[in-house]
Amino acid sequence: MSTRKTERANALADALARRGVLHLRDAAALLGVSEMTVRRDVGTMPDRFAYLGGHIVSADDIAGGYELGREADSHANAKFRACAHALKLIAPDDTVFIDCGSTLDHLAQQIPADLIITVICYSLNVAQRLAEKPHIRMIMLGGIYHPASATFSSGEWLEPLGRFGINKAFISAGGVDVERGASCSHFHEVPIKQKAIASALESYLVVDDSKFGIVKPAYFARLSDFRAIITEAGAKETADA
Amino acid sequence: MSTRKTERANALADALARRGVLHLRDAAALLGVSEMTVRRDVGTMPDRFAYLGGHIVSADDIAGGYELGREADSHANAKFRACAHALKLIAPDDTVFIDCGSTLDHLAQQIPADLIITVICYSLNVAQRLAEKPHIRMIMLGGIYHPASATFSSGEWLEPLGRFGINKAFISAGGVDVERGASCSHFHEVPIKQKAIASALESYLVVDDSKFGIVKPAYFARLSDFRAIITEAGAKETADA
DNA sequence: CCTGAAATGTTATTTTTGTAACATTTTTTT
DNA sequence: AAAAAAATGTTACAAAAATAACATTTCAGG
Repeated sequence: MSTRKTERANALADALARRGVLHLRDAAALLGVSEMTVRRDVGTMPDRFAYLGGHIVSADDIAGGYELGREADSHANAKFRACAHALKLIAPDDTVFIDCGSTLDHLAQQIPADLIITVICYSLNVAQRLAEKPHIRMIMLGGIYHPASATFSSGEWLEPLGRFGINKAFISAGGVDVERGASCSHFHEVPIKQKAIASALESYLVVDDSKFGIVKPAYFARLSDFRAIITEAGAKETADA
Repeated sequence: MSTRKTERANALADALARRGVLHLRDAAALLGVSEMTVRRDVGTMPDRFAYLGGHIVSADDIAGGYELGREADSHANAKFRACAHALKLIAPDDTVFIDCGSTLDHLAQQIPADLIITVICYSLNVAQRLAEKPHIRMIMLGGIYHPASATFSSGEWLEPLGRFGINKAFISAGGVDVERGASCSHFHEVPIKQKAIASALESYLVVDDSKFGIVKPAYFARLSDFRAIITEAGAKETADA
């Protein structure tokens, strides 16, 4: 086997690791050889590359058979329904705060593309969902990225957050306990959640039923701080006030 | 959305989880519909399935953000290669600023997952790419979302941006002209680009050759403000200084 | 039941991709 | 350096796939 071919194979594998797929003609341009040569290369290394109708993908991408990583969100359905209830509270022209977490991902996702509102968020996932809806005005609080929760945090935004005219704040929690209130796993989220709750006209806690009775390390609010707690069963007003 | 379509999508995803790839005609046989319908299904769910010349694969198999519209980015390859050159300038532990635009998307994408650097950005696309690389420290400038360029802007971050210890700034432009300098289409990006250039130790303009001779409405820098201009052909130092 | 809209299927046409044969270049061997 | 071998490029043709236009079916209100 020639050294040239090996070099090309490595360059190809490299590019595939970054881009996922490569069209035959792009691969040829990238490697500086003809399409025919790329085709021949790929054809002789079926264990490294797979060739699908003019496109090259890494062979183990399409290995099939074993499906390890994808652990489905166990309570996805409950979360989805909880958010469907939350969605009913949002009216045109509202300014809403959407907290982070997989639960509120569903809320961002469910917002109709033609509902014109302003949304304030600080989670990358929520932002991605909102970015797909061109009519939504989005304000994102930036800062340092926290991979564990896909959120940003910074001192810069705390003060401005208090000045936005937030109508409704939708907050999630990792744990909800009647005595110990609402809590989450990441301390950096606490000031943001608290500021949002404090400055919003109405705050709602959106969680699925599995969160009740759980206490996480970072406490951030009493249950009575919320107008209602929204679960898959609907909105329950908080007892006291 | 019809329930049939959803059922088919799930069945397809199922089959793909087992087999990795499915040829169009096999998928059609499996689902009991015509090839045309499968094509239409897959085409309308680009986030679940990828369609490569007659073959269907699960979209997250080929993650890495491949743009499916083949003509979506005519200069993708030039941009890709320009960014490959830019990447060589980044050293471990650098603090780099990455501008917005489809060109620098490729840069964010190509950063090796094990290269430990700090990145400052303000584009949603760049942030998404960086979020996939857990070792990268990311700081995102938030603010109001601008759908046209998938960027955020706000006065809050301008001053802090000047205080970050930016080593290298990678800037893109919609137009590059020897006399009229570097320009872009969106005015809100101008203060951010300028601040980044001003506070970075070294700034680089990363563009593909097709941008030369073009002048866009929003001027933001002289060519001599950059240490070099990086294109698919490599880095050219700016003539004057 | 109708009726219209949406979904699906069919067909013909254009475009893209695959293949094979052969020409050319590069490398290796002597 | 010449000859042989390998690798690569080119071309023309065959096959497959993409697309668009139109026909048909299905399904939800009225």
